[in-house]
Amino acid sequence: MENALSSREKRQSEKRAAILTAAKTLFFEEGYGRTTMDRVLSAVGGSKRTLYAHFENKEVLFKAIISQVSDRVLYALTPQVESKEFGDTLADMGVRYLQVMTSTEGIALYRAMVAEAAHFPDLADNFIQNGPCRASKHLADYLRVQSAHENLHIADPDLAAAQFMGMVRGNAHLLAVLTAQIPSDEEIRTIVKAAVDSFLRGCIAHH
Amino acid sequence: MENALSSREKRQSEKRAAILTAAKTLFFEEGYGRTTMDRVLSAVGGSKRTLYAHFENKEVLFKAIISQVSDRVLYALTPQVESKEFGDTLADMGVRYLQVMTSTEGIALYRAMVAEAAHFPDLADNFIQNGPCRASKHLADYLRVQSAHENLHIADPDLAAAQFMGMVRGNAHLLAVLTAQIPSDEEIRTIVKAAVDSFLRGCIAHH
DNA sequence: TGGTTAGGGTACGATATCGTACCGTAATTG
DNA sequence: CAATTACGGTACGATATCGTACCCTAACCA
Repeated sequence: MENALSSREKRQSEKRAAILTAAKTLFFEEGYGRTTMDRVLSAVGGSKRTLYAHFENKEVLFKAIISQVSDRVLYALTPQVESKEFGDTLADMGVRYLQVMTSTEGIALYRAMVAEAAHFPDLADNFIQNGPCRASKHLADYLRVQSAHENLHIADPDLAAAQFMGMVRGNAHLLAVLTAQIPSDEEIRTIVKAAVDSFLRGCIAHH
Repeated sequence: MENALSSREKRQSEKRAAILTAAKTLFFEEGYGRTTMDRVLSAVGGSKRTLYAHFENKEVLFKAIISQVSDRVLYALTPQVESKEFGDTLADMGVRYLQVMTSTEGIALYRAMVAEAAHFPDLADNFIQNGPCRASKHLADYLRVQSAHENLHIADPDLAAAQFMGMVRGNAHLLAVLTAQIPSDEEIRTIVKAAVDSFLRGCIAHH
């Protein structure tokens, strides 16, 4: 029963969660610099004593938010390795990837990382390692396996994976990041389908 | 002789330029929020009166810097339309594009845009329109022309252009933006060459 | 039931930053 | 040469922000 939360502990964790969600909105909408602890406070309600009891200072609060969102969002990048056809698997990975990268939280996270990478290098490293690079490596591993089984010639799986992910991002990610125009699921499927087609033609050139 | 600068005007424009270059370094290294006018001042030397005589306030100074750098950097994206072979032209455009996008100033500009897009939407619009989107459109136009002349079947030149640019950016741009690891010219050429190869195979599938 | 704990409300100190004001100097121009 | 102009130095006002301190209430636990 060690997981049973006492009433106190429950209260505490709820407060902590409330602070995190309120602060997350502010940090993502206004950025680190323009978000003030006083505004966080008025958003979540309560006293400064409580806020600083949960989070030592502004940086700690920011890091906690980024870590939380990063873990949750990047977890969604983990590909489902079902035994499908090559092209379908590619498409699934592409759709999943682009959906995450252009989701509201994905964009907010990316923006925060780009903006604050220089001042929070550990967060940026974690993001890129567990985010785009991990997805790319998963794909590369899959390509390595497939290029042994199937009649594919993929000279450099890592580079091929980066190419595919790049095609999938295309201009959609740029646009989403810079103008907040997030693509619909329809658009995502169209983009990914085209990327898969091009990729397959590029790979199976010499069968 | 209307372009002849008087001594006064020359002095003035030199001071303005000095402020811009000094402030540019700070804004790009520290970001908008963490850059203070006092630090700009101590970097460029001189008095506040002079600083504010040239730039009404911090936002105006920031916009002036971004506009200046944006114009200069994005101008380098203009493709040289020499009459080369299809693949060579693609490679030239790709190398030029990736070099600009991963140059020190290109990265700094991109970071600033992503970080401040929400608060300076006009700057972000200008950046994306005259930057990545313009390069993509140039390529699309070129593809349209070529697909009429050569034996190419490019169903959607705009999408194909976005795919090519995406492949060229690949992971290199992500890495450069998030960890300041800028690729060497060698790496750039390798990446672009691979992208061109894949692109050609993807396009000339059904000759 | 009495003690402990989480939290609320608010005032406050220290600092920092934006932008202005004031005064003096050097250079340029008519 | 006198007047205008750009500039340098610095003090200052207004505001804002981080984080702390103090006092009080309500919930919870033994």
